[in-house]
Amino acid sequence: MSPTIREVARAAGVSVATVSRVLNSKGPVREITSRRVRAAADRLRYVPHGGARSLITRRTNAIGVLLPDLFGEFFSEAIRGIDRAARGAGYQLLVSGSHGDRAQAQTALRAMRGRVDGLVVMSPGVDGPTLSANLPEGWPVMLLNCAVDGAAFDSINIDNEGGAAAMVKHLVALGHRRIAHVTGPADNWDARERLRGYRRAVLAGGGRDTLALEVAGDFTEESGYRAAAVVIEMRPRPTAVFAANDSMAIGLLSAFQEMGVRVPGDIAVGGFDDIPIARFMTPPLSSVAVSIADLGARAMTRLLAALKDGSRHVPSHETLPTRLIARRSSGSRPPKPPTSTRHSRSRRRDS
Amino acid sequence: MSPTIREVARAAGVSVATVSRVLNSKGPVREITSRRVRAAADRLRYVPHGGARSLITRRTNAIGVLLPDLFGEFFSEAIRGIDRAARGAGYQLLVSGSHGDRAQAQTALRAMRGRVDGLVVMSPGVDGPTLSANLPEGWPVMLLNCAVDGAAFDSINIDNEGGAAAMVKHLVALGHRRIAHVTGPADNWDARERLRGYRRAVLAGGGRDTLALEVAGDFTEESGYRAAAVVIEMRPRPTAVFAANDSMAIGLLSAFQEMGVRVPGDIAVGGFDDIPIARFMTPPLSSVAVSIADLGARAMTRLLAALKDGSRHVPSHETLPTRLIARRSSGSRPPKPPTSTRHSRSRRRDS
DNA sequence: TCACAGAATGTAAACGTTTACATCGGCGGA
DNA sequence: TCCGCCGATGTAAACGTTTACATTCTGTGA
Repeated sequence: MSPTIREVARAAGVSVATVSRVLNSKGPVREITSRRVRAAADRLRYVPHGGARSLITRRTNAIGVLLPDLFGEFFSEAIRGIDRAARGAGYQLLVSGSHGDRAQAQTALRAMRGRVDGLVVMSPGVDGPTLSANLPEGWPVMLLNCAVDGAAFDSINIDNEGGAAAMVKHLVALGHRRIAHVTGPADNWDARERLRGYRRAVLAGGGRDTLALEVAGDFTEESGYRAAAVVIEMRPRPTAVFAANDSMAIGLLSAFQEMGVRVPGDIAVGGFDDIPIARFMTPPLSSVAVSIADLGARAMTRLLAALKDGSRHVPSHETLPTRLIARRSSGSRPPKPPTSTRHSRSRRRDS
Repeated sequence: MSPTIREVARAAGVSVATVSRVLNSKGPVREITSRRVRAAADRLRYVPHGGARSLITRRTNAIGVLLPDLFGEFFSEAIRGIDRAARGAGYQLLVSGSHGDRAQAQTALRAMRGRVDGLVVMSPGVDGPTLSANLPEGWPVMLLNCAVDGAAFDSINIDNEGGAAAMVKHLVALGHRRIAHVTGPADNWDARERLRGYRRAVLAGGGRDTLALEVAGDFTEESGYRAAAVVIEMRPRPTAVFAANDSMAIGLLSAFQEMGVRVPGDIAVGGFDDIPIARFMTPPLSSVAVSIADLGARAMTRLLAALKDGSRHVPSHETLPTRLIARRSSGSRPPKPPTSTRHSRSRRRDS
């Protein structure tokens, strides 16, 4: 067993209180005593017991992170950002991933009590009621890219709608008038927001019947591949397609290539997410970039601030801007450095 | 504040011991009492305090994970694998990333005491002595892809040498005799192992002067790009290049394309890691695949086993096999499904 | 020399659990 | 009726810290 503070005290010939004082540099203690204690602690390789300490101090210096079972990039980038901010403030991360159903999320949630000071939740499956039912009340929580259903919790979201609108506007600016859209799953919040952005921008650009130009997809490469056949049969044929994510855009690209349809010559293509592969496609894929790491870092920063405020904290909602990355697939010839439009940060008002 | 077990006891009109017994289904308790207690706990939304509990049970049901500051894929895949295995056994993960120097790793290490039952360490910067100096002795630790310097700790590594050798053999089998190598950083363990594999396989394939065919790189795309110029000037000119990782191989590809050197027509190219982008390159890049997620899962599984064995556990070392993924860049026309060679699992004997 | 202030240190309670042990009550067998 | 057993429950100690409070020093000014 590892040595306890008591053994250090005995070895140094002082009381446990003094050892505690020395190790936390709190309260007055003579230089000579301090040295004796430190020496003893080093000799015994003493390391304080975090659990015991947090039991009485009521602080754990840890933040719980609830994540869905996501694919590569998103998952890792989010954690990286969160970790960066947490580490800077001396906090550790208790991570819990892959929550398929509500029950799993619930047990994970409960296991966090007494181990963390706050929570970052990024689980589309978890709704407000579930959350507040399983959370010790008054816990600081930051919702990440979830469909929030009220003002009860702090939240931070990606500006999906604005990003989608920006991509459509970009296509309109290049002269496109008939712009098709491959949607994401209907029950996915991001997908719905992107659809809204698409519709808004198309209508603003002079379009009328967006419905006839929408093809249902499900965020997979295959669904993008299949959507290509539908799009190409539309009459009059669209001159551009905006896919709700890059995977589907990649599916489009390979389908078009097989069909002998040239991109962007015959039809322009745009995606969303700017996954790393995007710039390596042929032609390089235009997309909308989201800095997931920044999203995570920002969430953690705000959570830590909320932690400081304590009970006087009032929850707020924030949306993170996106960047339009114009590459060859949309038909523009990007100057170097690549065109990048920055949207102004905006606050969301409703749900 | 959240309710404690004491308040539940009072609400149910029983003692704390009984509440504990009910909630842990331990010891005899009457059905009627049990129901009363459960009702009270639900009503008060009682959630046990993990820290307090682990203080006395001496189990935290959490595993600490020490990671270096790695790029996307590796980081996330490793965590995903680790998390998968941990979750299955009901364990949580205390993650701590980005440890540049030894001091950072040390503080992270110390903060884990009393919070975790074991450790998975994947920090090339952390060596054996540092580790054992900061670890409560007798702690279960699993070293992941580190240069282990003894038999003191459990470890699990990627078969870098075997994978590199397999790639070279593959090129030899395609008829190549002059195979150049772009190395990784000299102080990187993976890079050194891959170099060893390259040398061994080249010599085994009838080659003699490997030294003249080695170009120094540093795992970055740029260094691969620069290496292309060196390789192309070698006389007689190599017919194949094996880069120690995919990033450098991608650098090679773009340089060759700019030079008008055809791949694989004029020169074959192979990489290592099989990053997701590899199959999207033109031509698709042949590589050596490592299942990082499996690496992580395997590590966690073994750690949990070690945890069970307790003091009667004897550390062992293991290397994880790699898979050769032959794509067009090496000149083979992969049949479908793509050629994949599985190496037999081997145990390492030394260091 | 003495009182006293203030610095240095010690004592013990508290944090929220689990669990060994003590207690209590009811029941069956003698 | 009494004894002993066993199931159900309560009591209190323990886990390893921090910290309010009590106590003991040390030095200073009168």
